[in-house]
Amino acid sequence: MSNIRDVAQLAGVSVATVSRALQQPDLVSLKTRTKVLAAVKQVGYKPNLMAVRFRSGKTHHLVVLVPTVANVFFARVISGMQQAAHDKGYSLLLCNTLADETMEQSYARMVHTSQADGLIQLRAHNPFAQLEMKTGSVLPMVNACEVLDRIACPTVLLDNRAAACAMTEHLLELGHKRIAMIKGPARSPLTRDRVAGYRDALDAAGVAFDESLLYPGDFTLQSGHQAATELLALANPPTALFCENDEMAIGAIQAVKQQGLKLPQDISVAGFDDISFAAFADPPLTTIAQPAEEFGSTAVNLLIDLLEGRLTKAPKVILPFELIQRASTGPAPAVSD
Amino acid sequence: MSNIRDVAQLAGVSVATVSRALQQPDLVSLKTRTKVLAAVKQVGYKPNLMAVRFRSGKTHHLVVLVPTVANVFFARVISGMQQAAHDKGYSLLLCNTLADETMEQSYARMVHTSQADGLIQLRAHNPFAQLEMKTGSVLPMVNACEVLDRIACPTVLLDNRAAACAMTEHLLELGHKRIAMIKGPARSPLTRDRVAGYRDALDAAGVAFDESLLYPGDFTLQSGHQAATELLALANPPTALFCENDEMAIGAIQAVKQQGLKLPQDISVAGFDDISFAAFADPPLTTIAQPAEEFGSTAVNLLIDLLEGRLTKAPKVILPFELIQRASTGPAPAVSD
DNA sequence: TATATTGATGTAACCGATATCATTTATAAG
DNA sequence: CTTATAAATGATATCGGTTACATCAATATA
Repeated sequence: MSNIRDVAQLAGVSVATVSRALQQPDLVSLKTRTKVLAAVKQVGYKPNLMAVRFRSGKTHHLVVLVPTVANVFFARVISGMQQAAHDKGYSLLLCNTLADETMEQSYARMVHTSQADGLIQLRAHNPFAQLEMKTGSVLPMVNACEVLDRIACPTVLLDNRAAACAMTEHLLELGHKRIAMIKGPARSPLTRDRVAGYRDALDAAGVAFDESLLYPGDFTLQSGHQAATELLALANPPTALFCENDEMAIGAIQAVKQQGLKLPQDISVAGFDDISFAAFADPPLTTIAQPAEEFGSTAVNLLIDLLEGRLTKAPKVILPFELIQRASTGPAPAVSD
Repeated sequence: MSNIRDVAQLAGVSVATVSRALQQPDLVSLKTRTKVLAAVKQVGYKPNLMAVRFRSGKTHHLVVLVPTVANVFFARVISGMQQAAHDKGYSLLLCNTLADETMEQSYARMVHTSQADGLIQLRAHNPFAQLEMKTGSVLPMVNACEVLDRIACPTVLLDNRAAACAMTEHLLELGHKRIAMIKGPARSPLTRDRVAGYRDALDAAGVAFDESLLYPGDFTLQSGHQAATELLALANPPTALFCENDEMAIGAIQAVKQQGLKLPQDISVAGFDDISFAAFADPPLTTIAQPAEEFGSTAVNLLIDLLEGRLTKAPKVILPFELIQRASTGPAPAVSD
């Protein structure tokens, strides 16, 4: 590879002049600038970004911690991140944490070893409090999709409480009284918020909250299937299943059908996220649409703003949701008992 | 951040000794080594990898060009890549090309500007022949999932022809004679191979090939839906739809149902990839299972072998497939005409 | 004891760009 | 025609490690 010295030699100028000709053309006379550019072209010079970044101390890399890229919603978020990062000259270092804390810590350390400038995490159970204290330095971090309570950190999120409330209201309006919620892992703030929204709606409608209708899943198709199977086996089964993501809803739909029930006549199922498969489920899934790509781009832009010193406070950006009504939800069946 | 000089000063040795104590401990006396390690610990020294990599000229970054991360199969492949890369101390720079050639070129250039050591591409329509010639240097590249005919390049792939043949045979054995294929974009080698396998099976069974039963899609749910709708509108419609991926198959299933047809009694639908949603389709989808994660890990390992000079020839690794028979395929309906 | 050999450590060049400071050249003012 | 000022360019330190080479001490051999 040709370097700046080759160009300087060919153009008959110093390396400083070459650098200036490329970085601050105004400081260089037209004549030399032309010479330099010609030389650059002739030797096919491309600045060694490794060197540039080493010198500047900025890697222009962003670590992205994602629990699992296999999740369709996350895939969309990542897609949005990618686009935004590329537009601003940054690259993404993708890290599939598999929800493993050791792995998360290991990846977060990339920021401290100058492999990346900052970090974005999706669905964080574990804020990097420990890590920060240990090193003493603050980790430039942005949180997406899930709030971190304990740490003031720029965040982009949905009003999960309001969204869950809206969906629950939708089901209540259809006459459902026994609405089960297939939620996420117990400790997740995201799940906590959605459960809160669910309860808000129940309370407002004067429907009693039943702990046994709350079933923890893990956002996979299988877990939705299992949850639905167990909920339907209850002595007094629910007439509606509100799932915290579409994968679980699609899994639940299969379980419901296997029990010989018809959707939405016998039971309603609702999801969350509006992944592409939602519209192709049978019946098509009623769900909450989230602007997934926008989550990604916003998170990236927030992080870049943070890194480049344009952020004074830690903003919380709230993106809008939309309830998409499809055929998987319908009027509650007539009471039989 | 503390640097190697801080450590040297504290330990009362030269920077060279510190470096050696950490890199080649054998060259340093036990006494100094202990002193150095203590100093390292005390100041919390972490080598600046930016500097190390700049000096060595190796970034330990791998560019991954993926047409779209939103594709579930690719997401699994990426997951496998990630794991393998992490295990070997490499990181992935993820690039969502959206099948845009300019974008691909732009990302590929990252290798030439010392941002990455090598590149992996999935489903390449466009080998980087032009780019390579222009720069004169060879781009360390590995191809996954799709063969590149024109360039000798390490590749990990499926025997797509054999797999498509196997699935077609499966449908023929069920008595289907009019088997449509919802394929990928016309110019893709992957599609070409699968179509070849499809024809192999037809020829072997003495079933005439009908050009009108070949319908190009783009691997999305929507395109599967559209393809199926149009194929069913034919004067002499197919009794089986073999789709080149599961997304299109799931889209096709919906279209089929919308026509009032029953699966698999009236028509069979088969997919390719065995994504997680396949088993949760209604009816569950007969498909070809591919070891997606293994594709990813193999690709990464091939690239690292290439980069580290352990590869003399460009190997083609062929991974096994498995036909997963589920309920979406069944005996052909009795001939009515 | 003198010399060869091995082991441990230090000095400094180096990777490729950027940026400070010094220096030269061109222009403006007196 | 000087001198002051601005513009253009060059020489070089710097980022933080690694490594070739030099140096010096300790041990082995003659």
